[in-house]
Amino acid sequence: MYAIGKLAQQADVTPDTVRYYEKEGLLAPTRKTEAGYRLYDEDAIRRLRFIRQAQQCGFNLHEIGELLALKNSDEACCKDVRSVAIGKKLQLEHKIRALQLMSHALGELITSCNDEARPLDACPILAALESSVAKQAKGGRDA
Amino acid sequence: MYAIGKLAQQADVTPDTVRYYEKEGLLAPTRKTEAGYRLYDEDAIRRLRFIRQAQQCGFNLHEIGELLALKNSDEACCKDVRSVAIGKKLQLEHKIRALQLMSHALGELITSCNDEARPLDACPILAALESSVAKQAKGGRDA
DNA sequence: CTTGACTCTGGACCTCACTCCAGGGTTTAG
DNA sequence: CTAAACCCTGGAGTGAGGTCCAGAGTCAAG
Repeated sequence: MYAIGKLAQQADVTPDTVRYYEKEGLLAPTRKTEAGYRLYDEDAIRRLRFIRQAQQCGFNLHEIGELLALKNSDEACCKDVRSVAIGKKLQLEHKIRALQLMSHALGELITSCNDEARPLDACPILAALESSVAKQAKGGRDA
Repeated sequence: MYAIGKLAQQADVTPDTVRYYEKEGLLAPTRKTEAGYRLYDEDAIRRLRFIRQAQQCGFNLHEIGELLALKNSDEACCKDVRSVAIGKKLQLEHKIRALQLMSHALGELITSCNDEARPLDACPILAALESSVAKQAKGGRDA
């Protein structure tokens, strides 16, 4: 059994973070000592690693909670996990496209501004941002 | 001259948002009535539009403030605006790559999980998230 | 003159995922 | 026995970009 500090070390997080996950209902200690110290087993380490890896894949803590619930459910099957993953992938792709539009719009503005010595009041970037040229990049800042 | 509600309408934001921009030093009213009502001219509309368009291009409010300061500076020239835009484009591209890595990692997990009827304890997605397979997607969640 | 739509200020609240702190108690090494 | 290193709880703070609210004042139409 590991105390919170050792557990945290295994997954490269701080004890504060582990306690935060507990508060969010994601990771309860296996048991507690009489003095109230949290103790964790190997399963808890795996669970904590799961949380971190899922974060790396773009899931937020709420979604990770759902994944974890699925994991502990009797009715759920692999298909359910798969469709959650697919949904998240679609979300990521949507966000990527939005960012690509932004990047592209910016690229066009940069290209249009080729004369370095031009005074500011003739700067095409500034002008474009004032009018509606950059509208192609709509759809940004979404979930 | 427009009252705050009319101005906000022109740029599809709420009056609260306009007041927030003012608090952040991005957009001051042209003048105020005796009763303290904010009044805005056409220039303010352009400025507000500028703020929204720049947001669409991925700039945050602080960066927009810098852009606006550049705009009102005598020493700055077009080149300065251009290099801010280039820096932001690089940031966007970095973020896009990170998201693409996540999406790709998720894609691999989804592909590996082809048997829909498989029970949960044999689910390769869940298994992968517990071990370190998804490590390729590191570098996510950055600025 | 009244009603309703608008505006003002100041401040609280929201999300997300932590991070830090004070003021204690516990455990372990020497 | 003592000091260092660990742990506990509860609560506040962070950043970004707003949103919402109360309580009050203002303005235009009918």
